[in-house]
Amino acid sequence: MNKNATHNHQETIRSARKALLNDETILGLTETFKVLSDPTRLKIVLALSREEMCVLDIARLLGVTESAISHQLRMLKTLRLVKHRKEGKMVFYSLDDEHIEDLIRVATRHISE
Amino acid sequence: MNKNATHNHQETIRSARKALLNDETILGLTETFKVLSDPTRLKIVLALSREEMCVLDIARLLGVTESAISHQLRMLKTLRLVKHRKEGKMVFYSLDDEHIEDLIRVATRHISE
DNA sequence: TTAATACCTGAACATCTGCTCAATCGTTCC
DNA sequence: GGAACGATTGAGCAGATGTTCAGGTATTAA
Repeated sequence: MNKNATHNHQETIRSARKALLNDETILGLTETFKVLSDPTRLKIVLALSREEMCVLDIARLLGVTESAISHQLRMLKTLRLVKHRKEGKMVFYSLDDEHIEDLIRVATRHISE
Repeated sequence: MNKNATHNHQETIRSARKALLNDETILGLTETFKVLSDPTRLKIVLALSREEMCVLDIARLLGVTESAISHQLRMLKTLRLVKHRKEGKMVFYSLDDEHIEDLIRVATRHISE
C-alpha cells in the first residue's frame, strides 16, 4: 500500500490552520522581530538597558554618525520602544519597554545552544 | 550651574559598553530575529509547531506558490530551524528547534500589552 | 517510455532598508 | 546678534529581500 495515500492533506491543512495567529498578531510579531533584527538598533536597545543616553554618546559608543542613530531612534520611538527627555541642547533617550529585554534574553539563550 | 556639566559622557559610554554583547552574539541575535521578521517564515514556523507538513500543503495553507515556500524553507533549513524527511515524491518538514516557540510566545505576550 | 506529481533552483524584478550627506532647527554661550 | 553644539530631517544611493517565472530533478503511475 502507498504510504502517501495515508496522508490526508485536507486534514493536515485544517489542523495547521489552528496554529496560525490572526493577521494583526502576525503583523505585530514580525514588526517586533524586525526592529531587533538590525545590529545598530539591537545595540541601541542594549545600551539603553542600563541608563539613559544622549544621541551623541550612543553614536560614539557604536562608532556611527549621529544622523544614523537619530534615524534609528525615530523608528524606535515610533514603535514605543524608547522615550526621550530634553535637557538643554541634549536629548536623552531611555527604554520605554520592560518586555523587550526578556525577548533578548530568551533569544540569547536560544543561540547559545 | 549647568546641568550638562554634571553629565559625564566618558563614564556613560564606558558603562553602556558593558551592556553590549560581543559581535558574534549580536550577529546571532539579529539573525534569529530576522528569520522571524517575515510573515511567511513566521507562519511556516507556526504551522510546523503542530505537526510535520509537506511543501504543497504549506503553500496551500498560506496561499502562496510552492516556489516561494521552497525558497523560505531552504533558509529555515540552513539556519537549522527546520528539518526534512523524504517520503516518495513528497518532502515533509518539521521544526528542529525547541526554543523558537518560546521566543514567539514571549513576543506574543509583549505585543499584547 | 511517457505523463503527472512534488519539489527545487537560479535569474530577474520590484520593493524595502540603512546609511551618508547636506541642510536645517533649537539651545547655549560669547 | 553670531558662533558653537547637539540633534533632526529629507533626498539619494547601494545593498538586501521576497516573490515570480521558467526550467530543472526525482519519483511514481500508466
